[in-house]
Amino acid sequence: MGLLHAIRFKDQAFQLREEAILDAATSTLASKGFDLMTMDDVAVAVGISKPSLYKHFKSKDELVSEAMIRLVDSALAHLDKLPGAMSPIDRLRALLEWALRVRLDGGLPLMPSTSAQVRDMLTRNVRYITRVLQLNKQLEQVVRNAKALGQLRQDLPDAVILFSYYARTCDPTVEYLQLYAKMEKDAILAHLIEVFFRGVSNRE
Amino acid sequence: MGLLHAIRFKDQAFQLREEAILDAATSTLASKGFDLMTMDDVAVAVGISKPSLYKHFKSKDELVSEAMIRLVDSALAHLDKLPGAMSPIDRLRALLEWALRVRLDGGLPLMPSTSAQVRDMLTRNVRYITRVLQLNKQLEQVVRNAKALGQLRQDLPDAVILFSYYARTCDPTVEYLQLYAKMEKDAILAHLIEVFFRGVSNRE
DNA sequence: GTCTATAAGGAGATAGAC
DNA sequence: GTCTATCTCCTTATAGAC
Repeated sequence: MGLLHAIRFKDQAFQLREEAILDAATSTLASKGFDLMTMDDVAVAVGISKPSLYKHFKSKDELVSEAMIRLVDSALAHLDKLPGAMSPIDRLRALLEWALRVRLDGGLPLMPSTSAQVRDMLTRNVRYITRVLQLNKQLEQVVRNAKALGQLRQDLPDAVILFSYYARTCDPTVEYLQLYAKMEKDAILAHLIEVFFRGVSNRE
Repeated sequence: MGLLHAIRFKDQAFQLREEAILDAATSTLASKGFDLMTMDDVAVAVGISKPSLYKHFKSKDELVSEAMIRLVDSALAHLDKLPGAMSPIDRLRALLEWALRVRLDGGLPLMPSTSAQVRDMLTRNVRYITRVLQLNKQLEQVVRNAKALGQLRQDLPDAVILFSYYARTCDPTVEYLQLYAKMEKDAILAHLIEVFFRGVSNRE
């Protein structure tokens, strides 16, 4: 039992460190972006040396991909936790609010807005793509359900609604209002969500 | 007269080359983004050597800043050319359509979405900031006018309308719909504009 | 597994010939 | 003013000692 326990403890410590690395990468990415984030930044933030970093993640690309995968997994988990009775449009609302809150608290945007570099990297990552497709499939269904219930405009193609929705998760309006209008987080959130859904909802 | 003519011709050729450089930088920036665009890329695209590039622009930052300044100048010029009789909300619509068309044709987004690096660089450029403030001042007035006429929602803060508007000029929905939904340019444009203004307009 | 030290390569910027 | 060739720095990634 002693040996097994020791192994487990070691694995656990390793796992914890890995989480710490991902946390550091996430917040550095959020503030500096992919290109300005260096592996040194991350190593220093975690308090380990760079070679140790590479024992966990074999490249910068892999580290960043894993951070994004973890984020999409959170989104899937959050979507899954929503009450089954919740209406389609409220599901969309709840997930968008979650994604925006993550960002406002210094996290990453669920969708990597417009960096060809990062987008290409992620597109080649099977584990990432699998999860994104899974999320997309679920949200496509939610949009269809919302349309069927008359909660979303019938005249808009599903793709327009869905991709506009994704774009809202990385909408720079958040930063603009924080930086230049000094608006409160909750107010920003409320306005963004309200304006978006007003644009795609049926008039009551 | 021969000498003067020669000087003028030289200046003109120099000027033309400068435009060519800015064009090349613009399209390279649009496709690869700031970090992946190298000075070599631009030099090769123009058909000159890198040192010649540096005769025109003393750094990569300056080159990119000038490209953005030229873009904002175009926006100001376009806004200025709109008929005086045009209603405020139609002015907003027209300028947004112009900005999105520029992007769809391989140009740059009027606002540099969310690159801390590029944003900081531009924030330190007085000539850029001057023009952006000028554009912002005019658009603030247009928004106020639209509100006064009841064309925009009175209950939304001006800042929310204005910054959401700016964000639409670099909205990644454009790329998503092009890449993943294979939608026509004009359709993308029409949907984006319609959904946005429905979100911020008074209900008729 | 963790560190110090370093290799390897890319990209911004320039020296110096023409 | 333009080019060839080069400098310099930074960053990813690793070798090798402990």
